[in-house]
This record gives sequence, C-alpha cells and structure tokens, in this order.
Amino acid sequence: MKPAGRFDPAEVEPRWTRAWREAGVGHADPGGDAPGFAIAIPPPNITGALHIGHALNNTIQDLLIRTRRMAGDETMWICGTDHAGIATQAVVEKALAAEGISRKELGREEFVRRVWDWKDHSGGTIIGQLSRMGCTLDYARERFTMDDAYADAVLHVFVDLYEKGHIYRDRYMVNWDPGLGSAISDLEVEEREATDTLVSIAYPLSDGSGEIVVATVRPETMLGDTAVAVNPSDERYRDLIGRTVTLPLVGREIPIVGDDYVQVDFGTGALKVTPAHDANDFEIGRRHDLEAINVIGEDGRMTAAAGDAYAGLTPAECQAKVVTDLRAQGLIRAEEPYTHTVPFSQRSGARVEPLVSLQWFCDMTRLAQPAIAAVEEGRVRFTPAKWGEVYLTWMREIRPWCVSRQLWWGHQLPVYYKGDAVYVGKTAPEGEGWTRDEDVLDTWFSSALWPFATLGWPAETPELAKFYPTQVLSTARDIIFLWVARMVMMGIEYTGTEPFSEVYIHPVVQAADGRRMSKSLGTGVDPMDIIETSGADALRFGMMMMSSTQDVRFSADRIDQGRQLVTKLWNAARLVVDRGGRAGLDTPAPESLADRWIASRITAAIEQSRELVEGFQLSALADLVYHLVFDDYCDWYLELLKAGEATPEIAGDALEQLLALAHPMMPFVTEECWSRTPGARGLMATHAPPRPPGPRDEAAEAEMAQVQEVVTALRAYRSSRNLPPRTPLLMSPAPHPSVAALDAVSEAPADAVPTLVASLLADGRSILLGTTAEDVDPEVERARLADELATATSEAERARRKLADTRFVERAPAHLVDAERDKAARYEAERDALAARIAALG
RNA sequence: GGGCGGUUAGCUCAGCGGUAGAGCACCUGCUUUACACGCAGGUGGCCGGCGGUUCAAAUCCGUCACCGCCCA
Repeated sequence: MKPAGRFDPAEVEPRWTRAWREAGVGHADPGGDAPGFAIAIPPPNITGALHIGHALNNTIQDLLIRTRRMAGDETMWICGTDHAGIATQAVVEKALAAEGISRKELGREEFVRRVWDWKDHSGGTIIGQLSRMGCTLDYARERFTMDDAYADAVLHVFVDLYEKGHIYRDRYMVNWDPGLGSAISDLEVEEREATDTLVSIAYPLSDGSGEIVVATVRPETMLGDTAVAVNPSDERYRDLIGRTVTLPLVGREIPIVGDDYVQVDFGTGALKVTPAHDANDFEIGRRHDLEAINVIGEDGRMTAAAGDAYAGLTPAECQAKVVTDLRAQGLIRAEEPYTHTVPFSQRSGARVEPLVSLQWFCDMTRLAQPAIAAVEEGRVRFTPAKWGEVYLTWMREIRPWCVSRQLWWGHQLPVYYKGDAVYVGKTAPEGEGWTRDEDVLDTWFSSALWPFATLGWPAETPELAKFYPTQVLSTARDIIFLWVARMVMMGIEYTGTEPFSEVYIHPVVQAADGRRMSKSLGTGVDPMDIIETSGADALRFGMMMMSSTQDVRFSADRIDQGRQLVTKLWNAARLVVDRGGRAGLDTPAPESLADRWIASRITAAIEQSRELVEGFQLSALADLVYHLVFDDYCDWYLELLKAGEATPEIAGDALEQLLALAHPMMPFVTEECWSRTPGARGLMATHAPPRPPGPRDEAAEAEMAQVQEVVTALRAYRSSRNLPPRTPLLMSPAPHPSVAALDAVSEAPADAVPTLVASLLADGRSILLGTTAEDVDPEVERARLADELATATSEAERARRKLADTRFVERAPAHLVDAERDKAARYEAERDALAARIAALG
C-alpha cells in the first residue's frame, strides 16, 4: 500500500498500540536462548496520573528496551504499581470525608477494603497512559506491591532482618507528622525558613544565688526540660556546672550540665535541654542520662505531663500561655525575631514535631557496606557520574531507618505482642491472647525489593533466573536515597547481586518559566494533552531532546520539532515508495555518488547512535536522527533521487535503515511507514537493528562535501545578487554532474569565460561563474567582490600572523601548523583572484 | 554551616583545549509535481566579572557575583 495523505497520530497510534499488544511485543519469554535484558520500571503510585516526569523517564526506558529488543535480546520491562501508603490512604480518606465518613468510624478492615475498591477502579491510570505512549512494558506480568506474593516477600524480609538483629524496636526521636498522625522518615522532612520569636527566659538557680538565662524559639517545650546545658569551656558558666535550677512554672529541679555541643556565641550561651522534643537535646540527654518527658503528644496537643494548666492545648496556644505566665512572673528577659529553618512534612504539609516515640527501626550500617563497595568498585555505575558520589556520601553516613508508620494502608508489621512478650513471624504465634502490631511498614521498605520481588522472589522462578539482575535503572535524583540506595542494599542482601548495573539519573523538567512543575502551582503540563494535539511520537522526541546534561525547562518547541520530524519521515517514505523504493531487498552495492554517500552517512549515524545510547546521551541521539533525516536524507539525498542521480533500491534500503534507527525513539510513525513500504515483512518493533556499521566511504563523503559546498555557493550567489532561485548560471570549470543535477548551472563555453562575473572560493579552489554579460550590474558586482576581498584578505593575514609566531610553529602539533599554511595559501590565492576580477571590471 | 550544579545568540539548550552550534523566534526570497508541519539564503554571541596555566582557553586552575538543588 502506498502511503498517502496526511499523517494523523490520533488514528495511527492507538492502532499500533493494539497491534504490539496482540503480537506480544512486550511479553518476555524466560525460556529463550537470547540474552536477557531487563529494566524494572520505577513503579508509579496508584494515586497518580501521568506527569511530565513519567513521560520523560518512560520514554527513556522504552527507548532502551526497544533498542535491545531489536538487537535480538530477550527483553523484559518489568511493569507494575506502588501502593504508596500515605498518599493512597490520604486520597481515600479525602473521598470518604466528602461523604461525611471518617476512617475511624469505618474501622480498619472496612477501610482497607475501600482502598482496594478504589485501587481496582482508579489504580491503573498511569499504566494505561504508558501504553498509549507506546511503552512496551510486560503488561501481562504487571505487579503491585500489595499483591499476595509480593507482600509475602516483604514480610519474609522483615522477619529475616529481625532475626539477623538489624530490626529492633526502640524509644527514639522521630519526626512526628501531626497532620498524618504518623512518624515519617528523615527523608520525608523538608526544611523551610520561618521567622519565630527567640525568647530569653530566666531560670533561677535553686539555691537562690542568681539565675541563668536560656534562649529558645519553642518556649512551650520548657515544660519538658530536664537540664540546662552550657559549654564547659565557657568561663561565664563553668562554675555553675553540677548545680541546679528550678524550672519556672513547673517547679522541677533540674541540673546544669556541661556539653561541647553548646555554642558559646549563640543566644546566651546556655541551652535548655528538652530530650523528648529536639533531636540534639535527645543526644545530650543520652550523654547525661537525662529523663525524656513527652509534653507534646502524638495527637499534636500538650500532654498531661505538661501540667494541668497546659494539657490539651496545641503547642501554639501553649506557647502563648507559657510566655504570658512567665512574663507575669517577671522571667522574660528578651524577645527578638529570629529566622531559622523549621521542619515540615512533605506528606501532609504539617510542621513536624520531633518527639520520642516507640517505633521499629532498621539499622543500616552493615547492609550499607557492600552497597558502598558496589559503587566504589564500579559494579553499579551512575550516569551522570556525580550522582555516584552523592550516593556514597549519604551511604557512608547512613542512619537508622524508622520503618513503622501509623497507617492502615500498607504491609502490616508481622509483629505480635502478649504482655511483655514480642513475637516476630510471618504467621501469628500459637496460643491465645496475642495481638498484632497496628502499624504498617514504610512504603519504601517494600519498594526496596522491587527488582526481584516482582520476578517471584523468594521463589526460584524462571523469570528471576533469566532477568535478574536487571541492567538499567532510570529514575529521578530525588529518590536516590529513598529508593535506589535501598534497592542496592536489599538486592545484595537477598540475592547476593546488585539489582542493576547502570543507574541513569534523568534531568528534572521544570515549567517553562523555571518554576517547579506542579499541579498546585498551575505550572503542570499534561503529557496526555500533548499526545492529543501532537501525538505520542512528538512527545517522545521532545522528551528526548529535553533529556540533556542538566535540568531543563519544558520546551514546547522541542515537541514541535518532534512533530515536524514525524511529518518529514512520513513524507519522505511516501516519496521513496512513489519512486519505486522497496524494503527487504537483497540490496546491490551502491554505485552512484549519491547512493554511496547516503549509505556511508547512515553507517556513520548508526555507529554514533550506539555510542550515544551507551552513554545515555539522549538529546544528542535525538539531534542526530533529526539532522540525518532532514539534512542528509531529505534535503540532499532525496533531491538527488528526484534528479535521477540515485537509485530507488538504495533509497528504499536507506529508508529501512532510517526507520530502524528512529524506531526506538518514535515507534509509531516508523511502524506505520514500515507497514506501507512494499516488501516490508513483520513489525518494525521486532525488526533487526539498523545494519551493523560497515566501513565508511570516505571518498564519497569527501566528494559529496565538495558538491554541497559548490551548490551552496551557487545559491548564496544568487541570493546576494537578488536573482530568482532557478536563474541559470554558467560556470567554469565545468560543474560536477551532481552539482548540475541539483542546480541550474552549466559549463560556460570557452568564449564566455571572460565575461563571467563572480569569483567564488568553493571546493577548495576558485570557480568563476555568472549569468550572461548583459545581466551584470558592475556596481553591484564590484561591491560584492570588495566584500569578499576584504574577508579573504583578513583571513589570509590572520593565518600569516599565526605562522609568524615561532612559538606556535614550534610547539603546536604539525597537522595544525600545516592546516594553517594551507589556509594562508588558499586565502591568498583567493585574494589575488578577487583583486584581478575587480580590476577586470574596470 | 558543609557540598554539588548552573551562568554560551531574543528564548530553550548542546559544545568542554585548536578561529562558536542546534531548535524556536527574526529578516529575504520561493504555489520546485514527498512535505508551507516545507525549501533556499541570511541577521544575531568580547561563551557572567577578574586573575592565572598554555604556542593556543567558552573549554583547565583560582577567585568574585548572581541563580538553583542537596545535606546538616
């Protein structure tokens, strides 16, 4: 069938999505002989919809997967979604709230059932959108982090880490999110700047001999103070160490301790110590064996321990009352505005309350060691490499991970209590009276197992044998710690192997104005809108162009560029087919200059594209394909084909190579063109890769470069003389046949040469050309020649000056010096020729 | 406080030791029978400032300024 009419992505693309699914293009066969190549998708949340970051990341992964598939590997792109504990629970709670129902009214069992209902209806959104983008995931093997088998793997790991002594329960300082009613990890806390009041409070010495003044932005926490700390080197206070003060409003007698942590020059140099509500104070408390009194509860209100006057207030209300009460007692010494950073929850947006709480922790120090070595020794390679350093820095200072969350949606801890007894196991212990821990695991605990739990681990499945370890992980830098690092640790611990060997960290796409792209700011760009207006191929090309070496602003121009490339390919294919081009021929060796040249150019591009893919230089790859299609193939080669200087056989073969080269990036248009090319068999998606690089045809490339230079010079000449584009020109010496085929130029008869008007430097030598004598306006020509003379003269001088520098001649590489000599000679010859022409004009 | 990155054409970005590139925008031509989502020809940069290394620096080193991110 001959390609005809306009290319309509909205009609074409869904058709191929279905065809690939039906042909099982993404479905992996663990039984085959071909080498396995696997990528585990960063599982999107079931709550979300496709955003530009997904579009970018999954374009990259599909490009890699399609490239390897065409190369003959047995590919598996592991598909699935993440249960996203906090986010999903929040979405469902919000929906319930709209019906006037609270989670607690519903009860845990019913609530979890409702979340599953919600997941069944809305949880597949992103996976469906990825399919529309042309992603060839292994959809039939889609996994979910709460699937029975997956959940079993998660509990297996928890129990095992507990038995190995890495998981323990402790009262420890955690980041408490009062909005969520749960502890959150260090990585979910965001520091923001806030201006508070720094209040100086006098604490009277117990023996009545004076007072010590402390400064704080959280006066309400004084109710939980159990010491005052000063730096032992601070002469002002040194003598007070070991004495006590009486805590105002409370009346508790608390010690003055010496601790190096205290900054002498901050505030008054004396620090109130509240071990239950400040991470640093907690450490000081441990060093001095101080009691930790929780005065702020998990409900975000003051506890009974804060005293009858304050219990039940919010911290803000309590702060106001404490300050009022202290002022009444004349104990406020100063109040001044103070700007500092304050922790907020990335999850709920609430101000994080540090408090001491009984939680489950995972000590990461031993697990980190082999994961550090894996990167240091190159078994896991980051691109760009700097992220490897970021990873290592974090891993070397790794801290305990708080893994319990006070939520209902997630993997409930396999922990059971009876009185003081604790049992950890996948199934409930025998006997009566055991109750299961209410908490669930941090979602990242389960995602850490993603690359192997999705393949059936801990069972020894054929999938695991064939496709683990995976090859590449492509993701965003903001989850290097949350996810990548933990996958490496868990992968090594449980499979003995790093879960992937390459980590590609893609850029962050910002809004066009440089702000963060977000729905709430209204700066988001919906990839599905782009697909609707421009097609998935254009989206994919645009994302590739934006996948450069640094963070980029969203550029609609790049999408347009993709749309134009799609159209160009489509039209080029139509032309070639129209001229008798066919695919899959036993193509004869190219003979004409044009045929030899395009074959060589494509060979070069195939070679380059391999290097670019290996180095994840994806915007360069997109750029390469773009220019190969537009410039080499369409602007030069197809013009030569139309002029009869190239053969349809080679044109058809070149088209096939071009489609294969572009297919991983733009699967739809290439598949469609392929299907309409006579002689094409099978799908482009499973087509052999672009032909392996053979030798370049250096001679053809050099000759064609000369042809291009002359043709360009002819066009520029007409343009500068304001001559219509196809104005016939005469030239001497005779034009190369390809030049004559592309341009209205012919050899000047010998007797006409003296009347030729222009002298151009092209093809490394002077050529003379002109129309006929009567067209010549001597004034215009003289001005034009004078311009060229000026250029030639200054370039010649420049080169001579450089050659006159003995240090350059002596120290620069010989080929550069030679090139400079050659340049000087050429420009001097040109200069003289131009001068002669001007003289001849009179 | 510590660390990392950025600063190149009007805009978005490549280039990272040998006389500055792309796309878009802009200007001039062109209804050339694949494509006006096109073709041809152009305009436009002391490559953030200042020092240094080198025969040679947008590219390497130092420093300053501004912007952004990460960790404390």
